[in-house]
Amino acid sequence: MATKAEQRERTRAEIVRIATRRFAESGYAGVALEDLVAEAGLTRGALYHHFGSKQGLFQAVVEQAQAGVAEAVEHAASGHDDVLGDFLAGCRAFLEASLAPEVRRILLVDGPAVLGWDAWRDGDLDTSVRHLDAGVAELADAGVIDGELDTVAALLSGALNEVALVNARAHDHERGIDAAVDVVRRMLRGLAPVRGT
Amino acid sequence: MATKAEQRERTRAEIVRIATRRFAESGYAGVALEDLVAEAGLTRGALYHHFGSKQGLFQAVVEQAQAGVAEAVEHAASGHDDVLGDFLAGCRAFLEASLAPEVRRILLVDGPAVLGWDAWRDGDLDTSVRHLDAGVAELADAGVIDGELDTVAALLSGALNEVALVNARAHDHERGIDAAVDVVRRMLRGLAPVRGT
DNA sequence: AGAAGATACGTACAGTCTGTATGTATACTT
DNA sequence: AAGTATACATACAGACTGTACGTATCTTCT
Repeated sequence: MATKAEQRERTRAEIVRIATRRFAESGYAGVALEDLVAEAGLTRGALYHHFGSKQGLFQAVVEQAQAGVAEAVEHAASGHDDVLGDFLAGCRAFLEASLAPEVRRILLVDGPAVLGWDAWRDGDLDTSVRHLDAGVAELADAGVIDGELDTVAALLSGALNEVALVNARAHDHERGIDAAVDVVRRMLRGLAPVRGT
Repeated sequence: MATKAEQRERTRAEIVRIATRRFAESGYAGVALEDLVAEAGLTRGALYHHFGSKQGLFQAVVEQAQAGVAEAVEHAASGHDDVLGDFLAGCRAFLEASLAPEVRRILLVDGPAVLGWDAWRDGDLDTSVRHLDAGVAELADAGVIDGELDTVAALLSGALNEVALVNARAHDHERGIDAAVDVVRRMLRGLAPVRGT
């Protein structure tokens, strides 16, 4: 048949795939594990063997979704010749990625509530924040902005998260993203160092 | 003894009071209703009579907490002679209020996850957003900012929420709030209308 | 003032769901 | 080829929400 490692990865991937959709559709609390594994032709035994708990499964789902977003953002936020261009492209990529329901529900809404906000921030779960921290630091290094960088990063992170959620309900998503990126650009202009320090 | 209406309000208030603390401490999912009502010397019968469901109780808790924050913000965001001063004072009041654990956990983390983000936004639950919308509109009317006001409001709302959560873990909360309000002020400066339109 | 109804609970029970303990078959190791 | 580890299935225990129903107290209407 198949090697054990193959089987393991196949099963894990399948469960994570189904779980991602279910969690996005019904939310963490609204998903019954029995249902979930039935769709894969398995029982809860398999799930508990691989993931240990419902939270363990959720965390695996989160990590995969985060990786997807991170990749898209990193890819977008490079190749421009200016730091600000990179940064804004990263913001745009994040907002594009957040159009997917699994990103919004799982990463933006349920994630911090299920795993706890502190764990969410401390662990490697909220990688978006890390990338944003780095981006803000680069902006500061390049002299585009100055100020309390931690605060700036937190404000921008929350701002992007919220606008991602709001924009998902808009009629024209692209227009909403354009508008958001534009407002971010203007906001950053307000953070420009005052000349003559 | 007591009139029926009095008894009703007493019981409801007591349950909501205890529930607020419990939800803030353990999160929505971590609270067992049996435990909760036992602290009030009641049984779950009383709870289901008054609130109908666990979500119903949570919603009552949310509404009371929201009312408290809204009052603080409204009170702070008035009396200044300039619109921008009002607005920033409101932001500051929101951040001060968010130092209370029940505001953070219940209103910022669990609320949208438990009641669903859409219901949260649609209903009268996220009143902070409404106040912020109004504040942004006033800023625009006064000529302090211009642009896509919905987008600006969403960005600011998320920004304040996130910074409230981050700042709660800082050593010096007041300094964190000062820094955040200052960054918001500068960001708004970036949204100032360009002269000569 | 007394009867009829509404209200504020308590009690008991059913259903659902997570988690764990254990069994079994198949792949891997030596 | 025998033993071990692994990938599951099965069965069971425990916790929790929600509901149906009973009861006592207050309210209202005549």
